[in-house]
Amino acid sequence: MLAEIAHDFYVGSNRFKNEKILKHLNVTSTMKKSITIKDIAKKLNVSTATVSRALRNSSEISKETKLAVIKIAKEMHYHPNLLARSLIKKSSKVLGVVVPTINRQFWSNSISGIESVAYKKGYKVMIFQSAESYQKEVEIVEILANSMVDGILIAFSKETQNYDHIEDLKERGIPVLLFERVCDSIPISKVTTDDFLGAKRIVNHLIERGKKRIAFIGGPLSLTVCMDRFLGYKSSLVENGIPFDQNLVIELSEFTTELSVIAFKNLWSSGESPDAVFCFADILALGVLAASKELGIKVPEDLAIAGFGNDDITKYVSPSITTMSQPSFEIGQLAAKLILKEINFEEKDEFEYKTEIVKPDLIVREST
Amino acid sequence: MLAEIAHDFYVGSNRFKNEKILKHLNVTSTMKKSITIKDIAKKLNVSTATVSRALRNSSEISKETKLAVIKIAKEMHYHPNLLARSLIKKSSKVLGVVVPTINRQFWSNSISGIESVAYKKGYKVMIFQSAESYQKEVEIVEILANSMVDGILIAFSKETQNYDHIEDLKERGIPVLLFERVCDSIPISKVTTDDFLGAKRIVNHLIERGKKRIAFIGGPLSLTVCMDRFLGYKSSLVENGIPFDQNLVIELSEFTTELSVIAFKNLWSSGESPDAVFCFADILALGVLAASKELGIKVPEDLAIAGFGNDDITKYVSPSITTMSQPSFEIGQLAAKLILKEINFEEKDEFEYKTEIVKPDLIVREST
DNA sequence: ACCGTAAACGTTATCGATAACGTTTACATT
DNA sequence: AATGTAAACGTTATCGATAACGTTTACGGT
Repeated sequence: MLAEIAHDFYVGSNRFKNEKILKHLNVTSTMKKSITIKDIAKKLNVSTATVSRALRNSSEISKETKLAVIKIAKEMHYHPNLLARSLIKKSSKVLGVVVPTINRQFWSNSISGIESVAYKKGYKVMIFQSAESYQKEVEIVEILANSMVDGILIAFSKETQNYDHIEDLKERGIPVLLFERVCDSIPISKVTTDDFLGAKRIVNHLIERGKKRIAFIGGPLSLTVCMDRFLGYKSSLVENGIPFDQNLVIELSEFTTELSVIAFKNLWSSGESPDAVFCFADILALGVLAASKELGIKVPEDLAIAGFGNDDITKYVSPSITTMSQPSFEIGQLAAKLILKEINFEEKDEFEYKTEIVKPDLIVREST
Repeated sequence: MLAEIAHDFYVGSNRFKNEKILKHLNVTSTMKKSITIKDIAKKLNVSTATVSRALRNSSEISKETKLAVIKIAKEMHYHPNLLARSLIKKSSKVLGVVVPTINRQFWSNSISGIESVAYKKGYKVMIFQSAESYQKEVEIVEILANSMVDGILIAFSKETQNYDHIEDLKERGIPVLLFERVCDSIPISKVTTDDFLGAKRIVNHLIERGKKRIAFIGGPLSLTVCMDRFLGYKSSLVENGIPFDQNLVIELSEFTTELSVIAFKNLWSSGESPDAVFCFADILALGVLAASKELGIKVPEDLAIAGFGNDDITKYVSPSITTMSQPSFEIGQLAAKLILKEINFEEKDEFEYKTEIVKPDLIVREST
């Protein structure tokens, strides 16, 4: 009798306490309480460890209790809390990805490549966009690191010239990999395209077509990838005995078709008349093509246009655009495989950073 | 003296224990131990609560200790563990987004819209791709829910016809919002385009151009958005006294340009000769355009082509493609605002679900 | 019958951070 | 001087799950 009263009192008191807590946490009492292994344990009169073992398919448990636990877990609509698990396991089974934007084929494709490998190995992928902002990139990296992701894959924003945030990650023991937009100064896993050779190859092609005044439209040369393609362009000119002309080089502040249109128009009206343009990316080539149409320039007779990346669009515009194809999906796969290898490596100290360089292919179309 | 020995012993014993633990956790001792508030507390001889208060800018702490804590925190390179914080706060300040793919402008743009709003309110955004697979969509939703995200925004995969996973989320008290690819049967927040009206409008436009045999190329009609555009198409025909012909309706299994090319070629060679095609999406219109070129069909004279979505590419192909523009970025913003309102709503029971319907705009170009 | 052993569980500490609550101290009030 | 009060802290419980370790029980070997 007394025990019953005591029990009632306890229950009542406990409910009151819970409501106070809930109120303070800004959670209404209408919110559904989530089921934990404690609830299951209580219902079955076993310990939480037993429940945990049953649900993890441990060997230290009898078949009957395991089945009983699983049955009750289903009945109670139990869902494991991944945060709690990650906290104690010190591993979230998540890869973080930071790209300038997902709004371009190269990036979305490479992300799909990363995902395809990650999923197979039981990892999830968190995607973040830096929007080409250095500050945002740093913020994102901090968030990812503080969220205990197991590894981070980064393609730098166009503004990024300081790599302290990457060094910090290494300092904290978090595996990092750079892809496509990389830097030279840090010993670290990398996956890139052979931009120098790719650029050289396609500019060679322009020269073979008889072009002699070849312009280059690119982005900030502080980006290694931009610089490499620029150097490839320059190298091709030199090797073919064509004088390099700084006036034919345009450094855009943004990678947009609109800006490319404006830049090319300026170049054309300035009296410098190129007979070909090699663009850092297809979306820029698209701008040159659009501008050419407006200006009544015949492509490829009066102006040959070459891009880089082999975006779908280059195939469908008219004239279709000559470009270097990059296996973006495979680049993503490679990157994921490489960082997973680092993550699951035993002696971190002895891990040897590898740089994978993927070869691009020349795709000749109507614009050259 | 004794105390010192005891201390040494304790330290030694402790290190040994730690190494055993580390070994078992499959973490080498070379791994950097991360700094926690405990470490800071120990160094300053204060409690962890004090450290926490100092770092959270609490009022219940003196200025001096606060500054001292912050100083040491910086010196020790402290980084807060977001998982631990989320676990006790029961809120991760993360929004989960599930889309069929990020590889199309509409989706990547709407995600950018979601992000722009979320960031301003202190929320992060986790992006997942279902790859048009129902099973993967369900898995992703489960992962997101189990990761304690504060809300989930979903655009259904093309396969999704069962909505139990959404009902489950509601059951668990997790705010969900559907956008673009929605369903009718669940009371829930939604953001969509006025697809019926949009389709009607652009088909009206084709009819105004004198077209009478207008084909429709779309996706699975189980998708509400597909069905709505189909109904708009049909409605326009009926209102304009044009007989509906089932032979002119193609239901694609995938949203790809390649498939659209094949489908249109089949349609054309089958003897059914449409004088116009209204495509569910721009990438499909692109396929029809490519096929037309191959087949030597004059656009728009012999065949008018209309798309939906106003992807960048529609502006740059030749002839440029008439389409309905969808404010994808704004749709994302709306969706984020709506779900954040639900997340921060006091009495969940009384929250009224809203359905925002965004109007698309007709953009007439050369293809019609 | 005795002991060793291993299966099958319970107990406790832990992950990192924070909320709830208790305690101390200084200072003001009457 | 006695009491009130609030600032500033420490202690403890908690979030949910799991690892480490201790304990019980049954069973086999000798």
